[in-house]
Amino acid sequence: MGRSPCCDESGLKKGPWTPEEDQKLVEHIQQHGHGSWRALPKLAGLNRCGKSCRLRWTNYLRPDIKRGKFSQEEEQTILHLHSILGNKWSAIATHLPGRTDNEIKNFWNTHLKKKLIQMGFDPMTHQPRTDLVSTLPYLLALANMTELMDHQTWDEQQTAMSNLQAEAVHLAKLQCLHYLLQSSNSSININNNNNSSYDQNAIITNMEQQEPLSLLNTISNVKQNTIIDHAATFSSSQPLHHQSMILPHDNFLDPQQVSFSSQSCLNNEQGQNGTITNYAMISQREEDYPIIDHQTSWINVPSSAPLSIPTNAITGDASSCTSSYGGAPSAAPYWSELFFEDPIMHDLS
DNA sequence: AACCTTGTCAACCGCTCAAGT
DNA sequence: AACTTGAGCGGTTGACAAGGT
Repeated sequence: MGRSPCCDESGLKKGPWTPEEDQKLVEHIQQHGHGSWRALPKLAGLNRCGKSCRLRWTNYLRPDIKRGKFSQEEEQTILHLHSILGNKWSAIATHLPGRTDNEIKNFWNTHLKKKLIQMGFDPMTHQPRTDLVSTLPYLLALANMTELMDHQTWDEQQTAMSNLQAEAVHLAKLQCLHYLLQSSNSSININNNNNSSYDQNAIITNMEQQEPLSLLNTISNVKQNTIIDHAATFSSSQPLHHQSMILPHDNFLDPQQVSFSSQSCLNNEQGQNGTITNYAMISQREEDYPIIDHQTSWINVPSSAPLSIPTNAITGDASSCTSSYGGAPSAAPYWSELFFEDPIMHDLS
């Protein structure tokens, strides 16, 4: 409230710290503790403001600071906590001994954020990026335009155009399915389901190599099972998003009664031992947080976790859908219109 | 070799909040 | 209650390094 910052005082040094300054600060704190940060610079013989001293100590000179690259576990912890807490760097830092909030913030901004974006996820909501997704069919069409132009006759061009249009529509529907499975209010209760009557890993591997339209066929191929696995990957270079969904056949066409769970994997270690190692998880209550099982590379979730699609997601009340940590309402489409009433979904039932 | 671009990270700035007066 | 002070937080900046052209 109107108080001028301590660093505005003239004559105080700014910028990078010299080794001599570091030494003075460390020696003073080791002997006397930091006490009042405001008073510290004078007592330590430093021409710095207290704020600058505090920052230097907490972010760099503190003896318990861990240096070096973030481990895979630390990275997963950050992803996990960020999906819950958002940009609460200091809160995240309390779960990572030896790491400072500044370091975590930098790591997020320079690595993890970009990683998520590359994978097609919104780094703030940890949800699939619908803006990017919605334009995919058009990008695809654009990419195929060259092919279209190769056709010689008018009829050939018309046929090619219809095919492209159909492909774009299929893609949009597929993405809609993907988006539903990623719904923030969904919860997870399926691990490696060894009881399923098909080879889950084989399907995942197969999906990684397939084009979107082939994925629809894959889904159709397993439609007789009560668990449908769906991988929405738009090319082999894209991340794998893998979900498991329970679809009671009798109720499938009645969206109000469909219960499901979803699991998404940010597979940024594709190819390593053929396993899925990373994840994104979605939950609204702390007691529902999944526990990462590093051995199986899947997520264990309390069996008490709720298993239902929120009504608002089905009825299209997008305004009442919230992000995973209470952020802005998510842009939930009108599922009943876009999804359940679509013939493509009837085909799957 | 020179220049440009991109990535990294320490440090700063502006703000909020809690405690003290 | 109003104001001041100190501490801490999150966003942003800028210096430097590394890599590419």
